[in-house]
Amino acid sequence: MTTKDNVTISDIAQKAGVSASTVSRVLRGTTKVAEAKREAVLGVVAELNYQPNVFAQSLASGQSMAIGVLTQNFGSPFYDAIIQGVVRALNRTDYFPIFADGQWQPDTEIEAIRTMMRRQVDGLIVLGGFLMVEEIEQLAKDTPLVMVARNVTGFEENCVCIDNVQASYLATQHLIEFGHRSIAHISGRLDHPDARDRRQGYILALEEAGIEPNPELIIEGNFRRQSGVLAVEMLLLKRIPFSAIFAANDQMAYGARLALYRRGIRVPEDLSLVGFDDEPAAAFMIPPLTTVRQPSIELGLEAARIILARLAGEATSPANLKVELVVRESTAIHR
Amino acid sequence: MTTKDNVTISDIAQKAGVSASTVSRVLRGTTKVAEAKREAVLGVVAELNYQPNVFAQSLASGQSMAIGVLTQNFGSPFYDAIIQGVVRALNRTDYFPIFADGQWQPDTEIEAIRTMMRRQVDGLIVLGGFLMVEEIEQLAKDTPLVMVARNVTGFEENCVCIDNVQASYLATQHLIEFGHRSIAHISGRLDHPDARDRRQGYILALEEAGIEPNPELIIEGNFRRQSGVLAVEMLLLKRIPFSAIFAANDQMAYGARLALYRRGIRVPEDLSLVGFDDEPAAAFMIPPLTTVRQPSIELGLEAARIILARLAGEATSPANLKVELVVRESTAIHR
DNA sequence: TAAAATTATGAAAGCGCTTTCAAATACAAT
DNA sequence: ATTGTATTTGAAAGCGCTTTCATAATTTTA
Repeated sequence: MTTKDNVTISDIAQKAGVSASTVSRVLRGTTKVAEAKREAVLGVVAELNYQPNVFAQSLASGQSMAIGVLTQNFGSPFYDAIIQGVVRALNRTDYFPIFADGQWQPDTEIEAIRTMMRRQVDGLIVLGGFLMVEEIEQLAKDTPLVMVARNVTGFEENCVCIDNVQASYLATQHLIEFGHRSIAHISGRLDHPDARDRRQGYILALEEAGIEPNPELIIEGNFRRQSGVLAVEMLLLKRIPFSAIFAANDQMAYGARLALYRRGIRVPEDLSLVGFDDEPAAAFMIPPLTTVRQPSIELGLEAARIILARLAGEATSPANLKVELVVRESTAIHR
Repeated sequence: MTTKDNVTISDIAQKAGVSASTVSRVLRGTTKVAEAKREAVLGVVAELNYQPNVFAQSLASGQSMAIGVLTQNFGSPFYDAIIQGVVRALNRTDYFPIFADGQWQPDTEIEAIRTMMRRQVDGLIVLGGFLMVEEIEQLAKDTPLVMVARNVTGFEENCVCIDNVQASYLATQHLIEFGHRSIAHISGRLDHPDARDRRQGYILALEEAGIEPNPELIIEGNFRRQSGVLAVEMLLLKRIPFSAIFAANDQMAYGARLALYRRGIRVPEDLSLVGFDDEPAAAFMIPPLTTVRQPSIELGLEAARIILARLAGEATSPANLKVELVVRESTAIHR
C-alpha cells in the first residue's frame, strides 16, 4: 500500500543522477529522453514507489485532471447507474471523477458546482438538475460541460439524453394496444422538463389513438415512491374508472403498486401498470414491472466520452441513445 | 456563477493595499489583523469574487481538506445511504468528500485507495470491503481511517458498525416467536464477515430456542437480488419443509419474494420472509417487508464525526448504533 | 574537418498559496 | 522620556511539480 508520499521528484532526480526536469519529462513523456536515463529514472521511481503529488502537478500545469460530476441524489437508482457509467469510462483514463450532490435543490446545486469549480475541475458533467439556461451557458464558457438526462435547447451538442416524449409515447401505446382506453398518468414534478415531456408523450399517444385525454386522470407526483401511493389514492377517490396507470418513473410505480395492493386491486388482472426507467429493481417488483428502459449506464459512458473528447479538443456529437419498452408482467390485455 | 479563477491573493493584496501574507491571514483567521485592513481585504475579496486556488492551498499547507470515501458500489441502497450521511455531515465543514468505488473487488479497492492517497486525502472512510487487517493498519499509520459497516478486531475505536450477530438474532427470534420452527437462511458471501456474523446470529437464536439448525436450510447467496431467487429455488428443490426465510439483506429478500411469487407461494400466508437493512424500498415490497433496520444514514454521520474528531486531534469513540426490528407484513404467525 | 542545424539536458522561473522570521509598530511599565 | 514587552505586518522562503530558456552534446551538411 501507499505510504504518505514524501519522496519527491528531486529525490528521484538525485538518485538517478539526472535533473528534476528530466524526471518530469520521462514521467509525462513530453520530450524524448536518452534511453539510459529513462530507464534509470523509471527504475528509481519503481524502487522508491514514487507517487507524484497531484496538487503540485495541478498547480504547475493548471490542469486538475478531475471531472466534476453533479448528481441530484446519491441513492437514486437511475442517477447512480449513470454515475457507474461515468466511473467506468473514466477508469482507464488519467481523469478522476469528483462528485457532488445537488439534492434536487437549485441552491445546493449551485453551491455544489461552485465547490467543484473551486477544485478546478477540468470538466463538468451535470446530471439533471435545475440549472437555468443562462447559468449553463455561463459555466460552459469556463469549462467543458455536458448535461445528462436533460436536454437544453441551444445546447444539444452537449446534452446526452433520451427522447422522453417518444419513450412515454411508447409506454402509453403499449397500454392502448392492450385495449386500455382509460389510462391514468402519474407525472413527475412538472417544473422538471422530463416530467413535462413524459406527460406530453402520454397525451400524444392518447390523442393519436383517438382518446380524449382526461386531465382528471393526470396526477402530479414528485418522482418519489411515496407520491405514487398518494397518487393512486387520489385517483381512486375520484371514482372515475380507469384500467391502467402509466407512472413517469419506476419509483412512483412501486408506490402505486403498494397502494393498489392495500386496496386489493390486483395487478395486472384488475389494472395494468407501467413504469419508466427500468431500474434493476423493476424486474423484481411483484409482479415484474413493465417499463421503458433508459440506457442509464450508457448515458454515463456517453457523457464521459463527450467530455473527454471536448477536453482533447476533438469534435463529437452525442450518440443517439435508444429507449426500449420492456414488457413484463404488470400489464395485461384489458378485458 | 463562478468564473474560472484568475484573481489571486496578490491581486487582493495589491488592491487592498496590504501584503499577501495579510490577506492570507484574514482569510484563514490564523492571526489577528487590524480591523481596518481586515475590512479592506474582505471588501476586495467580495468585490473581485475571489476564489482561493485549492491546489495552491493544499500544496502550501500540506492539507487537502478532502476526505476519501471508498464505497463498494455506487447504486447499492445501503451504501448510498451511508454516503448520504457522510455528505450531510461534511456539508457544513471545510472538508469535502471524494469518492471512489471498490466494486466489491479487492484489487479495485486497493487501486481506488491508492488513487485517493495520491490525491492526498486527509482522512479515509472505508465502507465495508475486503481490506485485510494488515493493510488497514498500514493505512491507518499514514492517515486517519474509519471503517464503516465492518468491525475489525483490534481496530474497534475506528469502526462504525452495528452488531450483526445481535441484529440477526433479533430477526430470527421474531420468526421463532411467530411459531416458526423450520426457518431457512439465505446468507451473504461468507468470505464477508458481516455475512458470517448474520448467519451466526441466526444459528444462535435457533439454538437458544432449542431448535437444531439444519445446514441444509442455509444457502449462501451473494447479497444481490438474483441470488435470492436462486436460493429459494435451491431450497425448494430440497423438498425439506420450511415455513420462513431469513435473508441476510433486503436485496436477497426481494429476490426470494419473486421466486416465491413465481411458484405461487404466498407471503406471508404460506411463508414468512424477513430481510436485513431496511432499505427505503423494503417498505414498498409486496407485501411490505419485515426487516432489521440498520441506521445507515446515522452510520455515515457517525463515521464523518469520528474522522473529523481524529483530524482535530480529539479523542472519541464510535457511538453504539442500535438496530431495530421493523415488523411489517411479510411475516405472520405460523399455523 | 569546420560550420550549421538538431537534439537532449539542466537551471531557473514560476504556479498561488502558507508560514516562518524578522522588522516595525504599538502599548505598558518604570 | 526611556526601556521593555507584546502585537501587527511584510519579505521571503518554501510546497512539489511543469515548462521555458539557454547551454551542452550530438548529428548533419558542406
